[in-house]
Amino acid sequence: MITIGQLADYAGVTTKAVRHYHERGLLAEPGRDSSGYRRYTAKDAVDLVKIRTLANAGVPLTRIKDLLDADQDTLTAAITEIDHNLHDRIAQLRRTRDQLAQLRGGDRLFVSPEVADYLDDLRELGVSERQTHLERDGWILMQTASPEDASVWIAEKRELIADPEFRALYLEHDAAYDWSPDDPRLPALADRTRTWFASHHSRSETRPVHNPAIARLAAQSQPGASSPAWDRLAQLMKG
Amino acid sequence: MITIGQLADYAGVTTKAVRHYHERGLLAEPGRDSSGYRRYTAKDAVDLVKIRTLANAGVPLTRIKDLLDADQDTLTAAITEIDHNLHDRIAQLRRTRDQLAQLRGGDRLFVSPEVADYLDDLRELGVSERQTHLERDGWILMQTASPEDASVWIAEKRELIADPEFRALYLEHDAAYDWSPDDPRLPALADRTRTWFASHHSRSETRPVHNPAIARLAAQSQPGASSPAWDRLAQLMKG
DNA sequence: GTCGGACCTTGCCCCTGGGGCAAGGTCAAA
DNA sequence: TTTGACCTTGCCCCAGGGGCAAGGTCCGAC
Repeated sequence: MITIGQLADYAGVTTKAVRHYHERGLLAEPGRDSSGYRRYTAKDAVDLVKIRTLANAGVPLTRIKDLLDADQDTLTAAITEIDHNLHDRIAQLRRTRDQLAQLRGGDRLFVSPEVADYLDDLRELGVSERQTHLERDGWILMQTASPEDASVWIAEKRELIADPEFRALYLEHDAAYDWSPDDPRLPALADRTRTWFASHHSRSETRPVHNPAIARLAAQSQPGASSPAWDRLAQLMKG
Repeated sequence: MITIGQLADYAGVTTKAVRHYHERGLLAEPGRDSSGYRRYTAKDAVDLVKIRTLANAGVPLTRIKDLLDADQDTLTAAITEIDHNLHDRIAQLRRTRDQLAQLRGGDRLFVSPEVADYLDDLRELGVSERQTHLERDGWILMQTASPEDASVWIAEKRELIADPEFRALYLEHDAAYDWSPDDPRLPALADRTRTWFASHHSRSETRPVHNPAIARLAAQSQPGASSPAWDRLAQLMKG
């Protein structure tokens, strides 16, 4: 006959937890001694260890209660199932560890693998961090608003960026961000851009034309997403 | 500019959770559109994914809040630590899986390995399930009440059970449980038992004599722990 | 132009699995 | 006898949301 504190120590829990299990009907209330103290037997110790083992496996107390007075077959089946999702939870935690590692750097956590690859390509081309960041945010919004479209668009964009002519235009647009709005190179750049789009437009399929400026537009609402030169460029291309 | 539902889907959470993060100050309240709906940007999406990644790793929301506006070094250090105890938790879950497997059978969950081995020995000797169970419960109580004594006693008991003479006595005591209290074998058994203890008592060391009936005594308060024949036997041995 | 269904808003109460603390009563050893 | 470590009940608190109510809004179909 042991006390609640001894029982609790045996199972590695607090006395509070033991009383909690009494309240929830998981552990039978034991007899009391002459001063009202609870007095436990070995059976209680066995039951408590079972409770803790199941609880450690993440089984809710209400279910533990049911399992404790279920027949052997039910219990065995339940344990098999509990073990299965314990296995799954371990796998999940491992995945979380990987994601945690990616939190240190890289965008792979925030966009699809295809977009992440595309962003890596941009960095390799020497595209500015500002621009890459702008693109990333654009793709996040696109993927969120319409994942299927985004997946089509990213495929097109990756083809596009493989074209040396487009690549040159893209890099010059990137550089233009810091130019003066009066810079004489702007009208010429606008012109070349329009020409390029005109000559590649016909290749587009029946679905809505994918303007590569969409990424920029999507990110437009963010602070610092444009510059005087870019505003001017947009005007020139419209006119 | 996306809505709360789109943002929530992107991160795989509910809108309720997103609002919860606003209330807790984890995620900045975004601007509202003309009808009062929250409108989110890519930055919010990035922040939300960070929040979820940390939350999945078991980091409390209050700490996540601190980490989100900590400097890079602090964050990196924190991530390292979080990864560490994620590793520990995975190990813990694996241990839980092992214990879960033992819940299907065996007493190793409830007593020390030494006692478990001793119980296995008893079963191998042909000791009844009733008696083994009684012993187990006795050891649980002993280990709970005084783990150091229990560890000394179990060592002694394992030596004792190695003695063929003691083994025979033990098995006969076990069998006697079901005898009639008038059974003529009882006085003889009591006699042999006393003789054996007398001749082995001198071998005992200075610490209190370890009477092998202690296990039975400890379990005495349990229902069905004795029988008419055993009661008679106890009387005979006292007299 | 209006209808239905899917969205959004705030607010409040509910759940699990206990922890903390109060205000006592009890036990054992020095 | 006193002291410290137990035990008792009772009540409130926490995270991390879920559920539901009672509305307002948006968008596409008819």
